[in-house]
Amino acid sequence: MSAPPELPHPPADSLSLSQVLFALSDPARREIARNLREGPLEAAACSAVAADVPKSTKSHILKVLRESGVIRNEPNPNGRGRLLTLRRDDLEARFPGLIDPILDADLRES
Amino acid sequence: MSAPPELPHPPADSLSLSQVLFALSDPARREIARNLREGPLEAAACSAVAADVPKSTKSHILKVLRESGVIRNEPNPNGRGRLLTLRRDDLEARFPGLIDPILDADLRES
DNA sequence: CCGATGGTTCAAGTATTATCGAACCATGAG
DNA sequence: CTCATGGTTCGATAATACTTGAACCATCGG
Repeated sequence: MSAPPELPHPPADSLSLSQVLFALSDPARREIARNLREGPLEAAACSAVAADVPKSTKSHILKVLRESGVIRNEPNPNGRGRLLTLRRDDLEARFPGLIDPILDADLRES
Repeated sequence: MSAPPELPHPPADSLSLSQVLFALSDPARREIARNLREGPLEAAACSAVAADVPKSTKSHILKVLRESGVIRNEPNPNGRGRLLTLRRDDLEARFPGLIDPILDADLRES
């Protein structure tokens, strides 16, 4: 699927609010997070975001989201490619009530 | 008190989520916002933030918060200095449920 | 084994932010 | 009027972040 099967993820109890807010301060990154609300997606599939953006760029976007703890990026157990998951529970545990208002807000942006 | 008595503020209905999240992705900026939760403060007073930071730096921090629509920065009607206000209602109207979880989160940061 | 597919990492260039001194501004006190 | 106080703006430099091509990696299909 991709390079190192296992990529590093910050533990649930050490997520940084600054990092999370920064990660979500970008529309493209928020869009990915929003795509994952209804459940995990294959990385290749979730590209609601720009088909025209180079893969290295997309990979970087995912990296920021992963390193901030917003998403999980792991090898797809059954199937090819990688599986992206919103770390909803971890975020909710550490920053209660934070994630939903953020993702909801975009839905009705003027 | 300071330069132009009236500084520009974004209208309540055009606040940008990206700008707000970005502004609040910095601990120092969040701290200021938190200081304003219980009501407006004189700029000079609210320096819970570093007394050692140069005033131009502090002014810049306030600028980011102001331009994102998080705070209002206006001449103090009765008294000297400038008055800082958290634009709670405006934020709440545009991004319901967003601001409180963010400011609450810092209170129990590990 | 081989190629195609999907994905990461590296490096380099560009762009955006942060920091802070210095100059400037406005007001209140004397 | 003048000075001290509190604050903004400007300009330069440093630090971060973004973007992208190229190289590399892993897995699946055939």
